[in-house]
Amino acid sequence: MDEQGPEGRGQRPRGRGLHDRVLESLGPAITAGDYPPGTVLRTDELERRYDVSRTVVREAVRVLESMHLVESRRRVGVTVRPTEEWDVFDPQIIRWRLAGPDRPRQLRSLTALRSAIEPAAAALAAEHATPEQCAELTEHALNMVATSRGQQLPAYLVHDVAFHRVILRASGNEMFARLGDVVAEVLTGRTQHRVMFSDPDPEAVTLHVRVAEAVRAGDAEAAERYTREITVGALRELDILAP
Amino acid sequence: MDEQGPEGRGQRPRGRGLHDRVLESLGPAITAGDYPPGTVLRTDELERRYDVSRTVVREAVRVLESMHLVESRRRVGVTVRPTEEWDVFDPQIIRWRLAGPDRPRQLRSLTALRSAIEPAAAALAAEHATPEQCAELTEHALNMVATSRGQQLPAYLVHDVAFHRVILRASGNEMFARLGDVVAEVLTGRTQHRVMFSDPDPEAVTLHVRVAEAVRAGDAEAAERYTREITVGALRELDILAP
DNA sequence: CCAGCAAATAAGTATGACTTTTAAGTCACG
DNA sequence: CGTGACTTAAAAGTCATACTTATTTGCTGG
Repeated sequence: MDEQGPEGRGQRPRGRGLHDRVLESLGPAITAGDYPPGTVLRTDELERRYDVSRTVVREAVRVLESMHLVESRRRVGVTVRPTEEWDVFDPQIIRWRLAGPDRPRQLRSLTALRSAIEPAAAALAAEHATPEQCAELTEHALNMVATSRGQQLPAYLVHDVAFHRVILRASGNEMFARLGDVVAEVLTGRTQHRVMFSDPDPEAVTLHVRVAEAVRAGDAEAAERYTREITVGALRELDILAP
Repeated sequence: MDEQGPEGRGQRPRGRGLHDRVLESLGPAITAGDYPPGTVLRTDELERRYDVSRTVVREAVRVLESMHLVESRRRVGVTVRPTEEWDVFDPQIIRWRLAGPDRPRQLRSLTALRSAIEPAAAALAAEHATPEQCAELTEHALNMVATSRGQQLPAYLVHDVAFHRVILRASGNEMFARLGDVVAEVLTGRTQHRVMFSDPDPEAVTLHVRVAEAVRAGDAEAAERYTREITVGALRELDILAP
């Protein structure tokens, strides 16, 4: 191909590692559907394509394989697996799909997920939240009120995200807590699609305050109910729920 | 150490690959807490421990790293990351933890998760289920009724698991659908801890029939409510919910 | 005491030789 | 023709080694 001097290989790595570079190229390509399920990739082909050694390709393939994105078989090659088998909860896959053409569909899935989880998390938070977490919660809620009017959407978003993170963390359930990033992504994504001039729904803002109060009071039932009202709004926006 | 002849390395692989063997040993060990967060593993140490080459160790480490179980840094080694950073939704990690001393805690987390998801899934299923799926649902529900008395717990479990799988799949949400394995694991785990002579709660059985009816009728509200009653029972069993 | 340089260390990468699995093709026999 | 056993070859899997690069540690001189 192209000679590039005695140094051997071209452009310097730059990233954390070569395998990451391959992964960050192959992963998005597969999840975007550039290589439909059934497509067979051969490692030596990938070596040439990315101009890296077998070592690097194999490491990337191993990771892809652990996500059930591909399957590597002898005498066959690296086969892209059917979509239904992918580890759709893998944060990396979520990230790749959010960055690709599947973004709308992914956002809908994630919204449905968060709408199911958050009310339950709020109920648990009402029973497990520490005083510090309660304080954080009310603080964020008040800040949401303060930034809810006058085109301060970016600032509002920061507190909105923080609020929901605290709820999830305070639930005491490690799996719920892990969904903080997902919720952040959904909330941010929603804001981007909204007209930047429209302020947040005042009722939604009030609901956040109510949730904070309920959690502080240890009222699980109320915390769950108010949170559900918040998430129902999110579902309606995407027509997931019948009006 | 121990000489093993001119062949070079000992016992034949047997598994799908050497890296898997390493993974299936290291993963459980880390998730079980044998190597607490902060522990540093050096690759050449692992090479010797498992009697495999650098290549194999690195591939296993890459996978562990993609799960955020460890972090590999130059001049430092492979460090076990704090528990909060683990990808607790990774099916493999879930499996490892269910097989280890963390099993009870893991089952509680998963039960809370499923209790949050399934009612929402049932509501969506009522709107999206195909006639075939409705048929499957009623069939499994009827089979549950049939096997609910007279120490037929294993048979009952099969239909119970199948029932919940159909609900999750019929929701039309790929992420919900992916939780089928988790629910299966929780249901199975619950049965194991139960006295094998006690038949399932008759009310729970009835609720499954009601859910099937509601889904068939397209009544999302009812499907959600009945499913919630089922999962609330599961929560109470583990004292996650206040009585 | 600190800046900056030097050395040591462990992971990262490349490469070539070899092994193992297995799909696919071949051939003899019914 | 079909069928089953045998052969072949293709591709991943593994290993050993040489070399590169980043980063910590610590030393050294201002």
